[in-house]
This record gives sequence, C-alpha cells and structure tokens, in this order.
Amino acid sequence: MMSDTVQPTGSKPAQPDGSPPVQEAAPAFSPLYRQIKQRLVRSLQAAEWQPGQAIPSEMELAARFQVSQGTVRKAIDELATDNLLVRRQGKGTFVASHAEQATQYRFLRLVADAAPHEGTDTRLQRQLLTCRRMRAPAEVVRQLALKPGDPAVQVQRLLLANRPEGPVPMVLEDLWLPGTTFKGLSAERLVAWRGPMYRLFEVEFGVHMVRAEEKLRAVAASAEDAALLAVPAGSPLLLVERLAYTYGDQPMELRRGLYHTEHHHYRNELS
Amino acid sequence: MMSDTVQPTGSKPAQPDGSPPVQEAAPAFSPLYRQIKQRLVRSLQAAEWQPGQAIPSEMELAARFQVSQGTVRKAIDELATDNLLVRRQGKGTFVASHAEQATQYRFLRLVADAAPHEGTDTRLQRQLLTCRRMRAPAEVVRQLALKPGDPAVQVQRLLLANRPEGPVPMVLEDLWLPGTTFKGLSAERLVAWRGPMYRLFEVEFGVHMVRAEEKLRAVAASAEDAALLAVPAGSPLLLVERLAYTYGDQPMELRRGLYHTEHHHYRNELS
DNA sequence: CAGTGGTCTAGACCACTAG
DNA sequence: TAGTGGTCTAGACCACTGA
Repeated sequence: MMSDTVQPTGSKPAQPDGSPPVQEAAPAFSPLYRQIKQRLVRSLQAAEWQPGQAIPSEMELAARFQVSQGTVRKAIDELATDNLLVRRQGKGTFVASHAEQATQYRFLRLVADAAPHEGTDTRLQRQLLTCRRMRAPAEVVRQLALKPGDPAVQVQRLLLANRPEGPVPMVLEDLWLPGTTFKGLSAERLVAWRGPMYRLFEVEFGVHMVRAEEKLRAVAASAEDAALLAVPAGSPLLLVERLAYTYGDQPMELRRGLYHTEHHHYRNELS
Repeated sequence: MMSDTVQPTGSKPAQPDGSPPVQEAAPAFSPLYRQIKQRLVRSLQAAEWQPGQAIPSEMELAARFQVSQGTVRKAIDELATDNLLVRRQGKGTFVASHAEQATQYRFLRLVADAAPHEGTDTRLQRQLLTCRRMRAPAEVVRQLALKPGDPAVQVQRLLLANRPEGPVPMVLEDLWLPGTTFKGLSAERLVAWRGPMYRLFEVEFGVHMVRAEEKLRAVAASAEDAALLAVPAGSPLLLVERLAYTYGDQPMELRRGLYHTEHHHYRNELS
C-alpha cells in the first residue's frame, strides 16, 4: 500500500505541485470524508473485504487514512445509509450482504394483502424454468452496458406462494446477467442453492447488488405467461422491470417480473 | 416557554428524583439529539414555523436547548434526511414544503416512458370531477383513524397528459380527507388553485404531508373507470392506494389512483 | 475486561449567501 | 462583512459485545 494521505480539494491550501487548474465548472469541492468514502467503495469494489465480513475499526481506518476518527465515521455513516455497510455497536462495521434474515429479499416488495395468520408460511417456493447462455440481445447489451456480441445468461423461474391447497404461482421472472462475470452459472447450481439468489451471486461470483431501479406497469397476461401463472389469458398483471447495480453504479442484472396481484401487492414507502 | 434543559435518559447520571425505575423492556436509551429531534418535530406539529419558512439557526437552538451546536446539528441532520427540513448552506434551515420546484410532485412516481423531447410539456392538466362532503365510510374511518360518524371530504379528479393531439387522461384519482381538518375545502377552491394539491393543503389548512405508504396492484378497468380514462373496458390499469401522513405519523389522506401505464410507468428506486 | 461503535462537547476554520 | 450551514479535529465518556 502506498502513501495514504488525503487533502481537501478546496482552494485554501494552495497546491504547490503543478496540478492543472482545469475546473470543469462542476467539481466544486469534495470534503475529506467523501474522499474517504470513495476509497472505501473502491476497496469494496476490489473485494478487499467480503460481504458479511467486518471491515477494520474506525480507529484503524483513521490511522490508515491519516484523518481523525470523526471523519472516518462520517464516511462510514453515509455508506451505512447507502446500505453498503452495516454498523453493529460493540462488534464492528460489516460489509452488507443478502445473507442476513432482515435483508434477505430486500428488493422483493411483494407482500400478501392480509396480515399473515399465525403459522402461515410466507416464504416463496422457487421453480427454475430455464437457464441458458447466449449472445446478449440488443436490449440487454444496452441496459447492462455490454459490448455487442458479449455473452449473457438468461434465467427464467417461477416463485410460488405456499397456500393450504398447495403452492400457487405468484411471480414469473426472466432475468439476464453478463455472461463473462457469471461464467459458471448453471441450472444445477441454481436448483441446488438454498437461500436468496443474490446471496448466491455473492458467494459464487463475488457480485453484491447494492441498489436497483424499477419500472412498474400494468399489462395483460399473454397466453404463454397466463399458462405459467395459472391465470386466464388477458388477466391484469404487474410488470416490474428491474435494473440492479453493484458497487460503483455498475449495472449487473436486468430482471423482468410478472406479478400476480390478486392477493398480493407491491408495497412502497414514499418520503 | 418553560425550562428547556434536557437530560440523557441513560442510567449513568443517577436520577436524584424519585423517578420510577419501570423499564418496559423497550425504551432502552434515547440520546440527547433524539430528544432534540422530537422537540423540533413537536414544534413543527404545533406550526411554530410554517412550511417554506426558516427555523432558528443552529446556534440559537443550541442555546435554547442548552446543548452544543453539534448535538442540534445531528438532530437537524436526521430531520433533513426524513424530509421534514431542508438545509441551505449560507441561508439557513427551512421547513420542507410542497411548493419548491424540485419537490413539487414528490409523491407522484408516474413518468413518461420515452425521454421527453425538447419542448415537450411534461406537466399534467387537472380536471375536477367531484368534491363532496359526507360521513366517512367504514374503510376511510379505519385508515384515517377517525371516529365512526366523522365527516370526510371526497375528491375525484382526472390528471391528463399534454399530447400533440390534445390532453389524454392518464390518472383517475379518488381521495378522502378528514372533514373537520379540511372544513373549507370546496370545488371552487380546488379549481382555482394553481400548483400542487399538497401545497394547497399547507396554505389553506396547515397540513403538510411528510411521507406516504403505497400499495400497488394491476387491475382490469371497470366500465366506469374505462370511460373516464378513455380506454377499453377490462384494460389493465395500475391501482395505487396511498395513505399519506403528516407530522407525528398521523394519517391524513387516503388516495386511490388508477394509472394508465401504456406510455408511462411508475418509477421506483430500491436500496 | 478490552475493544467496538455511539454520543457529546468545544473550538477552529471553510464554503456559501446576502446586504 | 456578518451570519449561516459544513467540515475537521481532539478528547472524554457511554453503550454494547464477547472473551
């Protein structure tokens, strides 16, 4: 590791080095704690610490970066609000992961209408339909920022709710991943995996999903989709198009979900 | 105003007064800055400062509450993240309102599919359908925490997108408000008002909406709704049920929206 | 008990706004 | 230039965890 000192980008400590005064009208001023934050993100991106693992203590990081503990603290605070890190008093600060119970299906906003009765199994069953490798279609190339001709992995699956009368289809998902990053992904691995798919991505491919953007629409079920979801053709379905990002705002997954919302709904909090 | 000193609720400064040691297993510990935060919320609730107005400076508040500036700062920081306050460097801290350009339709997540062309009018026209006063229906009583028999105001309206070929219906809204709080609300006032409805609520009724919860579903258009939205009966529509809250988590508005999502979508960010 | 994050303070200085 | 919020520091002490 090399010199790790940090300087504010402000104009007060006149830069003695011949650094160019090219101000592109935007950069303005980046406080120290944001530079620390960026460094931490880069460390996460470089997988210096794995999801679920602890990062160094605030004191250690302060020493490494040659700043006060308070400055490191502010950087970590922001990363914690961004859900990149998780603070645990008395224990340390940990890299966020999709393994913990609390955040397991963080991006799935579908909930049952009625308050679940005591003992109702709210977990969803999974049923893999397809998992294949191919050249990425144009739309996938565009959204995942691939190069034309790059490989992609397509996965299709059903999520089913556990009802007394048996499992009923609830969500039909169709998702696309960059083929180079997800080289070893196969139907076998997907079927064998217990737990959230995003956790599998962390464990097997070192990819942690940080955030996502979704576009929602109401659509009529095609004959094909209707059959898979066991609803009449033409039924209204909630179409959820998701673009999920990993560290550094890099798009990593394109997911198209069809939700059957007769007894469930998509929950959202506005503020 | 009375004594304004604050004490941590922690156990270290042994309470000399005979305050009961009843620990209900939950309260745990409330840091100073959270108590300050609560006080500020109560001041907002009491309309001590109006939406859009500046609150006292950090130094003034620190003096008033007998704490350091840093503690006030942390309280305000949280209120700013909660969107109750807005900080403006060099100017002061202001009570959030639905008047500013940036946050005008903060709760409306409907956006056009295509990037709007230069000069396209993205604003929506409003067309009031009904505004009437009545005894609140059971569902409204429940959701708005009213008493049975309490009055309510029902408003129905259309939002229309401006297209080259003229305005086309996009959203059909049906909303319910507590009749006592919204005593003077009438069709005339609604029609005359220019700007966001939530801003009208602030100006005329002193009600500021802080946050909201939404439940989304795909439904088939009824004959009636279809006619108003100018779509075929049975068309898939996005049903958005919103419960909006004012200061202190008090439910204040129940809104049911039907979105036509053929050329628009509901945008959501997950993190 | 040592080590972690969490709170609170006091003071210096910077960035931004407006008179 | 005065007043606001924003950053950074250093130090003291508290709350929580686990050995």
